[in-house]
Amino acid sequence: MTPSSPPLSPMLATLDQPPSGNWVFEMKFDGQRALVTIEDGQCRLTSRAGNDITRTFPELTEPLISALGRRDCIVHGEIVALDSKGKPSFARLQRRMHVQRPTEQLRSDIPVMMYLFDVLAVDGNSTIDRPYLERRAVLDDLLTPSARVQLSPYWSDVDGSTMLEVARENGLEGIVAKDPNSPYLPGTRAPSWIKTPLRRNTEGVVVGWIPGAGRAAGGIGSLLLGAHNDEGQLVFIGRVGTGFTATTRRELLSQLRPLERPTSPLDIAPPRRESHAAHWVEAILVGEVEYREYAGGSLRHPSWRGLRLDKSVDEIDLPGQH
DNA sequence: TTCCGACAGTGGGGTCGCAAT
DNA sequence: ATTGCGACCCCACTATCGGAA
Repeated sequence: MTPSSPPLSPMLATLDQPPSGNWVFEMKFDGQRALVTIEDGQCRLTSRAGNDITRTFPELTEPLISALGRRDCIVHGEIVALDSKGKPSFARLQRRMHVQRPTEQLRSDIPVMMYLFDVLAVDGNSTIDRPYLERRAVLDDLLTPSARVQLSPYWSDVDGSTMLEVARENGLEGIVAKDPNSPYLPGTRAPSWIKTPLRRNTEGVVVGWIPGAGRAAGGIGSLLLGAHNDEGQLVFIGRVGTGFTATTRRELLSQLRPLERPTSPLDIAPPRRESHAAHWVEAILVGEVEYREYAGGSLRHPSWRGLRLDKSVDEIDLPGQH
């Protein structure tokens, strides 16, 4: 038990709809979770998986130490990269997320900042057993906000649907509800934290499939989806590989086998990656997909919702094109 | 007995470094 | 020079199992 390496990992949130009752709401920022440990004037950043990512974000070290009053503490927050409109952009942050990158090669054109929302220890005393609102009060006292280090704001006396609407209007990725009386449970996905990401639905044309591996071997691993762009061309919009049960995987396979064809039915050649293991099919079937974001020509976090036999291929346009 | 939480295992997008081709 | 793959991040989701209710 060495005091210099506390085996702490971040608390995680359960995925669900916003609860009603006595809850505190926060915005969900699209970035990277991190624990900040300040000890003997040194600052260490730890990722969710426990990797030391201090070297990855060196511009946060000094701002964190001074914003936290040069006190020994452990705090929890989210590292974000802002886009040109000032919104957190995971796509931008991804170019900074590489632990091995030597400092001199850091992308200084992609600055990052941090939103803090919890405190696990101060001056060597653990605070994890204290109620959430008490911990927020401790963090409030501890922190002097700056451009790079800010408090994640929270709201009480507001309902979840209103919060979701505000998150949507501000281009954020969702909300998190927290039980104001709950302790901090390191490494635990607890029901006292409930995250609700903003998700959308769209339809896609099934243009092919990729065989599964391991447990899913011999069946469908994922489906390749297409949709019509403004010129009416059928273009690739991404793969979907989750949301299926073992049964729907089997049923889809038997529906797609008779539709197989040697070449892609897309009007624009798909990314080279897709061509390798793909089984192309006639563009006949339409399915519904839930997703978080459509950017850079592909769906992010897509999940299969089922076939839409009532829709015809012609009416399927790119996501978000009402 | 039934239900639920935790975990393992399937799948997605993306970037980067390095090895294989 | 190009491609493939693994290591990291962000995840959504299903199947399974053991313990709680």
